[in-house]
Amino acid sequence: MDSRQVVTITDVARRAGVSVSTVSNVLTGNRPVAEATRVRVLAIVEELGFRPNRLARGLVNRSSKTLGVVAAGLEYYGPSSTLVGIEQQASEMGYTLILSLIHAPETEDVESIVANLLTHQVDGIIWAIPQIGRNRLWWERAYRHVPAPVVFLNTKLYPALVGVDIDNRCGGRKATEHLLEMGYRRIGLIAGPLDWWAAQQRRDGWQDALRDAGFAVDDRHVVEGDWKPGSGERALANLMEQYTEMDAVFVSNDQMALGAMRWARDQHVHIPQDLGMVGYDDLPEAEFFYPPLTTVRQQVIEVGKLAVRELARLIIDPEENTERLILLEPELVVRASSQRR
Amino acid sequence: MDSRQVVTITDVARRAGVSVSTVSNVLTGNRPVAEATRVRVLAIVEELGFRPNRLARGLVNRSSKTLGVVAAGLEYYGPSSTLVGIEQQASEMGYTLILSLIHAPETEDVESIVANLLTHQVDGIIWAIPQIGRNRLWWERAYRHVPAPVVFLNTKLYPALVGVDIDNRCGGRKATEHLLEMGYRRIGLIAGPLDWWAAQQRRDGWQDALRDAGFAVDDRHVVEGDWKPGSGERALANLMEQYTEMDAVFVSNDQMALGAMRWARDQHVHIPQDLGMVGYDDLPEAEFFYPPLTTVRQQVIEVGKLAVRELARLIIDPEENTERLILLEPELVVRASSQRR
DNA sequence: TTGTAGGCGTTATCAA
DNA sequence: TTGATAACGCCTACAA
Repeated sequence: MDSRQVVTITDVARRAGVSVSTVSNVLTGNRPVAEATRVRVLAIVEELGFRPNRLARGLVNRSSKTLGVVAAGLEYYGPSSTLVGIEQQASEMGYTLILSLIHAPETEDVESIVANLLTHQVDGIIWAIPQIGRNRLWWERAYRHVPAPVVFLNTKLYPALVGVDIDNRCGGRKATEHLLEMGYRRIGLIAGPLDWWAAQQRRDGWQDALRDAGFAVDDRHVVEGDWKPGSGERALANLMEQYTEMDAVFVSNDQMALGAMRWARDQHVHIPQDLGMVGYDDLPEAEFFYPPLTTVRQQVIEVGKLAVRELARLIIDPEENTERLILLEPELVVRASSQRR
Repeated sequence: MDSRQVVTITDVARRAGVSVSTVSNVLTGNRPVAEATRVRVLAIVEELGFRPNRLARGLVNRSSKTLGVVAAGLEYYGPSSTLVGIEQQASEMGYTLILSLIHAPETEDVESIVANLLTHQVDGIIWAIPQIGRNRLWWERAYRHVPAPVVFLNTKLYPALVGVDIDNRCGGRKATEHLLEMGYRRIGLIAGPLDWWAAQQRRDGWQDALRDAGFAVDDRHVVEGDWKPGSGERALANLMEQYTEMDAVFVSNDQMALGAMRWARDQHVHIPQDLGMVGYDDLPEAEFFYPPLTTVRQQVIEVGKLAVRELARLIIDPEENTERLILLEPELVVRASSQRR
């Protein structure tokens, strides 16, 4: 490591025998420069290994070319894939990412995280925190005072917010309709934690499909899990007990479905003969479950990319910042776990 | 969104009836300030919602309080968990993270990524890219010219580099020794892609254990996969064919193990009776595989935290920057897939 | 204990 | 087409 990053635009200018503004113009392309000097300056830049200091740039431009991303649950496939999408699109558009993680998405202090991001003069913020209980409360009141555009992921439509999400209700409906089509009639639900917006939506989709088909829904047809495999196992046990006629189950994510599958195997309940099953997420592993799991695939990467594109629009034109929720439609992936014959 | 973040340190000073340096001293604590004025200034800071601009700060301090993280494979459990560890430790130490992702870790252009990070005046860099083939080449020659300390993850010991890793060789050895203890004698290997350093090490550990136990190792006992479940399936098929006496297999990650399990089930090869199996990673799902998978657990979060602590040391005292590799020891998690009786 | 002034590296404005 | 110079917001000598 060389002791300092000495070389500044002044050094380049001196060495090239031009003024700093000329060097600046060569680099930014903001004003025309004679081809000869341009080439000469670039050569010196190369020779000296000059890298413009973004802090200084950001200071005068009032724009850091930086996006703040606040995320949670990166241990899970979906959220981390979305982050990948965000990064890809951002770097493609010339933005650098500043990452903050939240470890208790239902409670954690939002204000200080946003404040820190603003401190770094981010040009915009992507709020990739699932909506749980009242954790949008802070935003509902402070939103207008945040001096940077924000795009929300996994959110319901709020006044004045811009959001991008995958249509969980549609996904829940597709899963359930598929089970109906396959001849199952008494379809239970293993839900995610119902204070999660996404879990509510998947349940509502399940409900919609059943009602539309003329079936009654009942509280006894639902058990709540915590997204993790162990809870799926317990949930299926409970569900079978309180809904004895059940012949199929929609499980609100693949991890819980895996747990449910284990319980079924241990109890000699055969999937799909005795019990049809559909999951949600399409983990890379789902295809290799036993039996291979029918599930709902979400475009997790795409949602990240889309969020960045939306945010970039808001940055360029703040007038665009008007209430809207962009929904992507998930896709059913049919495998053995839902096909009786 | 208010149009601009108008309020600067000057505004605060004027409002409080003091000079800017006094405000600065209150905020940084770098020089004593009379309690009365301190309180008054803080009140104004609060009232005006003043947030010091980090770009300006970084410019004069020549330190952005920012760490660059370059990562890959975030879709996978291990890398994304490590990122979680990095973020936790960094935010605890007052650093903000700048994230860059690499999508083709064996080829992608390293130079421009590092350059961009330096442009943002990061105080240090965590290089969380697995070592594949010759992808450390750039660093081997340019390392000394990077004007910021770097800590490498998943790397072998190189002259002058500081690295943090989990001891894959030890993990491979533990997995294999366990199978030997459980009475298996002819232990095959489904390896990761052998241009990956980690895959080589796991193989070497497998080899060490077998040799120490007095067993011969042979090329026919190894098949290479690509870390994904599908390749595990194919690999086991091939392995059973070319190593017919095999009674157990060490699979270099859990995803491939899952694929292998499916193949075994389809072929009526019973695990663990006909074939013992040990995986690697301890995915949250592994406990729910059929049968539950014995595997090697890595402290993926801890490795991230450790890397940040090391980096912080290097930032504070560049003299510390001397060749060293810190290895964490992985841990065997015993489940049904390796217990014959 | 507090204030003044210079400078961090860059871009933008205004002249030339 | 180029050059001087004043910001950008903050910190830190140096003075008071």
